[in-house]
Parts: sequence; structure tokens; C-alpha cells
Amino acid sequence: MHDMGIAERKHRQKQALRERILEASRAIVMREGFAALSMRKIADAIEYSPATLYLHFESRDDIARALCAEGYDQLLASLAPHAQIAEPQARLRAIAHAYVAFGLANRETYRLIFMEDPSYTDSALGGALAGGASSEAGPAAVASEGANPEGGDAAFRLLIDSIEELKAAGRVSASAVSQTWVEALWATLHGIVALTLTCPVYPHSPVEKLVDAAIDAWFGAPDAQRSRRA
Amino acid sequence: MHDMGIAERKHRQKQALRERILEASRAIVMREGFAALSMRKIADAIEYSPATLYLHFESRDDIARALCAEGYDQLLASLAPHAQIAEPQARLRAIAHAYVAFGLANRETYRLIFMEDPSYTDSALGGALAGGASSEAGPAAVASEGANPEGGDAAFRLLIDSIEELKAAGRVSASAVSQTWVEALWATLHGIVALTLTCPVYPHSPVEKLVDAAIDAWFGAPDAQRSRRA
DNA sequence: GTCTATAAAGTGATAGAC
DNA sequence: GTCTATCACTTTATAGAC
Repeated sequence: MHDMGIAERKHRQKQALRERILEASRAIVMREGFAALSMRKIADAIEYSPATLYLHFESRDDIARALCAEGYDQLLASLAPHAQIAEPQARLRAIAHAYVAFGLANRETYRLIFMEDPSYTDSALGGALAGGASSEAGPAAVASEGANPEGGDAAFRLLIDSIEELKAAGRVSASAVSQTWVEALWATLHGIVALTLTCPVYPHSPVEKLVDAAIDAWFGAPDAQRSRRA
Repeated sequence: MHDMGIAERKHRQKQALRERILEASRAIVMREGFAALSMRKIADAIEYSPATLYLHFESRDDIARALCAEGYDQLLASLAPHAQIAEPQARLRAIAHAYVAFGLANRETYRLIFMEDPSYTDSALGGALAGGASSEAGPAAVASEGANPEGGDAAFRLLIDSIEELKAAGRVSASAVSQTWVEALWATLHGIVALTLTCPVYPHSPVEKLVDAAIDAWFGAPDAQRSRRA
């Protein structure tokens, strides 16, 4: 019955190599961009032959998808702390800033997930958003931690619930569709990141100002609650 | 002195071939995406040898840049008609819708200009935006026509002036920085287009609703002036 | 100006030995 | 599991004949 222990060790070793492959891949993508990621380069980096990679991943695309899932988990993890802010508008503002900050601090990762191939975006989100088209239901189930089962959906819920709270407080028109607002807000944040990454002359304004201006425009300027820069 | 006429004809022929190259390139990009654009494919399409291409363009990148400039002119041309709308908010709304519509109708072109390589974006805008950092000056010099000298700048001015008009009319807070608002608005529109192109599950809301919601949030809902859908 | 031919360097992926 | 060796291609770009 030692076989099971041996099998287990082998499994661990296999997982370890898989991790090394992803680690090396991430390094290459961050350093040279996704287009420069090739099986040979990865193999060189981990000092294995190219053929070995195919024992752990089906293809280059498979590796890219794994990188996306990893990166998306990191993104969620960097947003999670702000989910506990009590005041809904401050919460939205903090999440918005964190989202943009992540995108700018992890350019190539962000690019890979959201600006490369639709199928990459898909595998990052894990098809979460495609699930229930329920736009207006359920209390805040804040459970965006670690791994990524329905993670995208959870993040989306969090935003929608924040807007619902603002609606209940009369700070957002009752006739507004929360789903639409969230999508528009996401578009704004993505636009700020994406344009900063691809358009050399954008923006003249600091990104923090852009985010604040957007939040203010959508949800009203805060009533002398937090420190704001002129 | 016939030489000049001959030289002229030769020049015209050279220009014609240059156009055919770009035409074929555009077709390939629209059909198979930019990644699939290769010198051999272009040569096959126009029934010339690959070597000939290098008499008209320095490199593949050079062709890409030319395509960008072309595409950007088309974008400006599709926005231009709406510049004549008198009411500033309706003008902004119309331009916003036209911008998004262009991006969705010319996916690969839009991708090439704004989502591929910073240097492509650069050559499309012709360094226009980099020019004067003047944020608040000058009346509406509506001259975004045909070719593209300072075209990007002109489009930017048009938006800024519209916002200035709204400010003067008291519909936008006087303390707002027009430059920042324009950049945020652009980010929103770009985000809507970019996410629709790369994120398969985005959006659940129709893009027209997203654009309208954004314009309403930024500049207030119109006072029973135009037809709006519920 | 246009061609043929080819250089020089990559690519992803696989068969089969060990 | 891991390797060597290689297939079958792709790419951009250029030299030199015509």
C-alpha cells in the first residue's frame, strides 16, 4: 500500500513542474509581452526540453489560458479587501481605483486577459458571467477569495449590490438599471486602463483624477466625507 | 521635355500599386485579423512577388501604420457630420453613438488602431494630441475633414468645446476640468467598444443603452427634447 | 520595377529512443 | 517522464538576374 504514497509524491512533483512552467511563462510575458511567449523560450527558461511541456499542457494556448485564470484570481484578490467598506459609494470608488491600479501595475497580464483573444477572457472569467442573467437579485454574497469558482459573477454582484444600495438611499435614480450602470462603469475603468496601455499620449490627466471624476459623475460627489484632492 | 509627363505617369502608376497593396492588406485584416497579415499573403492577393512590396513599403509595420492612418481618417469622417448639431449635449450624444458604431462596424480596423501596438495608435493620430497641452482655449474650429493634419486634435477640441458650452449653460459644474471629462468620456466609449470586441459575454445591455446611460450620467438626462427609448 | 531564389531565423507540435 | 531529433511550416527581408 505504499503505492498510494508514491503516486501522491509523483503527483506533487508533476504539479510542481507545472507551476514552474507557469512561473517561467508569466515572467516571459511580463518581460517581453505575450507575442514573445514561445514553447522553446519556456523550455529554455526551466531547463527542460520543449517536448516536456506537452506533458503538462496541451498547447501554447492552454498555457495562455492558465495564465489568464491565474491573473484573474490576482485581480479579484486585489479588489477583495475593498469589498468590506461599509459606505457603498466609497466602496465603489475604492474598487474602481484598485481595478485601474491593478491594470497599470500588471500591464501584460491585464493585456492578456482583456485585450488579446476573446477565448482568453472567457477562460479567465470561467464562464461565470454567462450564467444567470439575473440582474436584480440577492444580497451581497462577498466571497471573492482565492480560487475562482464563479469569481467573475461574485465581483459583478458586489458592484450591482453597491448600486442597489445607492438606489435605496436615493443617490441613484430609481429608474436606472443596475446591470447597465455596472457595465458602463466597467467600460470606463477598462477604457482608462486600455487607453493608457496602448495610446502613448493618453491621458494628460492623472488616472486617479479620471476615476474620481467618473465616480463623481455617476454617483455624485461625496458630501464632505473623505479627503479629496482639488 | 516629354520626360516630365513620363515621370508623372510612372509616379501615378506607382501610387496606384501602392493603393492596391493597401487595399489587399485591408481586406486581409478585415477578413482574418491583423495577426494573419503577412507580406506573402498580400503579394499573392495582388499577384506580385513579395519583393515588390518592399519597393513601396519599408516593412510590414510600415503597411500597418498606413492602414491605421487610413482607418483613422474613416473614423473622423464618420464623426464629422454630427459636429454640426447645434445643441451641445445632443452633439456629444450623437458623436458618442457614432464612435461606438464605427468601432463595432469596423472591428479589425478599430483593433488595429487602438488595441494593438502603441506605435500604431501614434501614427494614426499623427502625433496630433501630443501638440499643444492647451486644455481650455479657442472657439470651435470644426475642420475635421478628409485628410488628417492635426485631425486628432480637432476632434478633441470639438468635444472640449461642447463641454465648455454645457458649462456655460450651467449643465456641467463650473469647477470641472473639461480635459479630464473628455478623457473620461473617451475612455468610456473605448471601453464599450473594446470589451464588446474582446469579452464574449459583454455586455448584456445593448450598447446604445450603455452610451445613453453614460451621457445621461455625465451631462444629465435631456429635458424632454429628443425621442428616448425606455 | 519586377522577378526568382533563398537566406536566416523562427514557430508549434510529435515520434520514438531511453 | 524526459530526451533527441525532426517534421512541416511560417515568417521578414534581401541579393542578384533580367
